[in-house]
Amino acid sequence: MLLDIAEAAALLRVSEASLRRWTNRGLLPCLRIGGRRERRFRRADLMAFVEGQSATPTGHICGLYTSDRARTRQAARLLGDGLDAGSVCFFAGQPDVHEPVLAQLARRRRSLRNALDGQRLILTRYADSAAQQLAFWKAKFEAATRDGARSIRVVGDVSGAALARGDGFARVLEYEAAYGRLSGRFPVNTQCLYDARVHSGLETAGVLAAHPDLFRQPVAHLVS
Amino acid sequence: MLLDIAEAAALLRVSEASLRRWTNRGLLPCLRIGGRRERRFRRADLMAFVEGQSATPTGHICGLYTSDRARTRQAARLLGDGLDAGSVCFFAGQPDVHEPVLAQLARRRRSLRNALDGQRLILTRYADSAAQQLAFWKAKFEAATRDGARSIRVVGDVSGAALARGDGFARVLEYEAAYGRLSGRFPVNTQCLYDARVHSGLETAGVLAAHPDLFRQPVAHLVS
DNA sequence: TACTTGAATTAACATTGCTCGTCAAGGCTC
DNA sequence: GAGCCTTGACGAGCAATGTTAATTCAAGTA
Repeated sequence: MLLDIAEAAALLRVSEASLRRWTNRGLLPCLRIGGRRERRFRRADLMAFVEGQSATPTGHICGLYTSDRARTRQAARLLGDGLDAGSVCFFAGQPDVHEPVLAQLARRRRSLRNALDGQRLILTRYADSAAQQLAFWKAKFEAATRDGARSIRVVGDVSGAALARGDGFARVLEYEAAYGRLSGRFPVNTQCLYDARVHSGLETAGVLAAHPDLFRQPVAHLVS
Repeated sequence: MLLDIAEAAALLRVSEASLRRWTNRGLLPCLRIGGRRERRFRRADLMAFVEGQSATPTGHICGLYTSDRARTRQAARLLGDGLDAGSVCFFAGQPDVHEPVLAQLARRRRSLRNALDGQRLILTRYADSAAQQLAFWKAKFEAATRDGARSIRVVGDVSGAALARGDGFARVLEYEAAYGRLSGRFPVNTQCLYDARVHSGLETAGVLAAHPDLFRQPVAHLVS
């Protein structure tokens, strides 16, 4: 049984305008019917939307941010979703980024202290070399799996890593490729965040090519 | 278990009159029963009807190239696929790019001459203003639709356009947004190609954000 | 047979939903 | 408190949809 837009708006207590905006941006699924393309909603989709579980990343994807605030928001949203889903969550980034992310998370969740104490949310910084970092992830993923974690979430602010600072951006891409192979062996959902302000178009293209899970189509058709 | 017209109308939240109109036009399958030819509906047909209407047969995506050869290859592949699919195909780009694309296409297809003569493959260059270019696409899409084209393919080398040359890259993004709205009204598959070598990371991020169809997830979660 | 019922057809007309703008008010964040 | 973004609200224009009514016809019933 489908709901029309008025019923959906009443159910969620929002305006029809908001529903239209959300569906247009792809945040909320909706069916279209008839020549006027009227919106019809499934109850399950609406409930999933309010629970915030509609947009869980899968696999190994990346995100681009254009402001520090956006970085904080993206990271906090992903980690919050992961905690809600019961995943073991990691955030890798410069120490000075930890604080705003934690603050943002704390605003929404009361059990942050528990998550930190219980090692369900782990903040870390990137190692100086790709090899070290990969060894770190491998150890953590194995440990988490051994401890019975059913899913793991990783959010990394790659642009803040020492590896991304120097002139050898190719190393970052090699790291990403290796990370993709590693994480594919565990139930890990990863989003690597990049600062669009500090990278060139070519570097950005390389980043995208290193995250095929992002796209609907084969990445080779999109970036070359 | 078949649904009568009242039940079907309740399921889809539409009036019985609409169901009658749609079935009369052959848009929605229905069974007729008895000497009075009463309508009976299958659940699967009804759901396929809404799903089918909401599935976007059209898309507006972008691609990034890092070399002139890559640009040629991407454009030729897309146009070749479009011709194979029987679409009316457009390539918009600087005149000096037309030739290598045509050459690459000719390598795979013998009927290129026919396609060009028959206006199934049309090469063009970008107009100097966004408004002009949008008017051009609108006219072409309407003409193609009127002439019975069932699908249209557009490939554009946006980085080569005059619009993208100046300092006002924001204009390009506005153009993309407007193009997305326009093309959504026609059965058009579009890929806008960008030169990763000439754009900054910020510009590239803007380009990606302007092409939500590219991604598996809501673009707002990926680029901000 | 005559009558009633319910659905289909056709038509005219009023309503509604969509898109695209714009704009002010209200929450969050800092 | 200042700034930013989202939300809610409104209007125009358009086309499909909803509504109502008259009519026809098959099927069930007295």
